[in-house]
Amino acid sequence: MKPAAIVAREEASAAKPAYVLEDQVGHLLRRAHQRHAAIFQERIGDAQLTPLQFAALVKLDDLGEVSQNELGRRTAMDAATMQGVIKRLLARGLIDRKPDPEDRRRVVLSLTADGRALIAAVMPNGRAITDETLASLSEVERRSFLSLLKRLA
Amino acid sequence: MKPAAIVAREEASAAKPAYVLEDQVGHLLRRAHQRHAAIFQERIGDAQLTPLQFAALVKLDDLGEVSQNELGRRTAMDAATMQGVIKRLLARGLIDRKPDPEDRRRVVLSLTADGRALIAAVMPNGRAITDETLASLSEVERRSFLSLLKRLA
DNA sequence: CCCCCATTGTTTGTACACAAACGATTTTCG
DNA sequence: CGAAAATCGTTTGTGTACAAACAATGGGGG
Repeated sequence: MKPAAIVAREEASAAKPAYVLEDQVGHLLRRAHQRHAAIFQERIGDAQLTPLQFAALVKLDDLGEVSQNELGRRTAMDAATMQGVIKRLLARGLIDRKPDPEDRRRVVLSLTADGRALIAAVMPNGRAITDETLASLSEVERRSFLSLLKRLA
Repeated sequence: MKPAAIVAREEASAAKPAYVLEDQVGHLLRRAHQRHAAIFQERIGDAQLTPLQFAALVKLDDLGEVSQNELGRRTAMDAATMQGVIKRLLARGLIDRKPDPEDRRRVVLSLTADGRALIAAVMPNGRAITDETLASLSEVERRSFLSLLKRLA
């Protein structure tokens, strides 16, 4: 005969049809994101540069000049988060800020020479980070995973 | 003839073989995680309960009694983060804390009756959140996605 | 033309996330 | 046994993340 504790546990799992934390999308997304952030920090090659700061620089490099809110939308950051990111990039002299002459609410952002140099230098590391994050998947699996992930995001 | 700005842009994209932010795993993981968090907040049914707090309660329900660090490992939170989560759950009277008689460094955590009641009440919502997060994928795609995601995390 | 409404950027407050350093224990191993 | 190493929980500091409220500006529609 089984000990009471075991019986109780089995009854419990029978009553609750098993909500296994480790199998939930949310938990897995969080852990995968954590792991990526760790790889990023280790490999980006600039100890101060965070994923969001990198994303902002990349987008700024693509777009040339944008307003702060527009850059936020393009990088999926809300206005309050953008505040902090921009403040730190300004403090490091990687971006420029000037008022928009056509809309006095707006501020126009652009890369400085330092910003352009930094983004050019670390871009290859960005690719390496993506590769290492996906290292456990085959080429076919990567494509499949990314396409599914894109549909979730 | 094309304007100089267009030519410059084309040369730029030729020189940099396209690092498209929107296609990077890190960015997609971050956005998917954001979306999940939004769905969680909207659907969990308790405005104060966060994903991490929910995870801690679920694990505590599974395990019965655990030390704080052990619970952190089981839910993928570091000790400093656990601090805050535990503090808030204690403040709401959802968990109990007592010293471990066998190891005076440790603190033993467990659910209170309120904690057990809350977790039982919101568990179905947890399932609904998982479903809604994956709503854009077919059954086969979900299984495939989760299995790949698990290998990344 | 002017009032209503939307947008832009800022601030405040709460909650993760983690590095680093800390005192108090417990374990390990020479 | 006793010193070194590991573990436990805490604190501090920096950086996302987002809600909510705000002042300033811009764009219509009546």
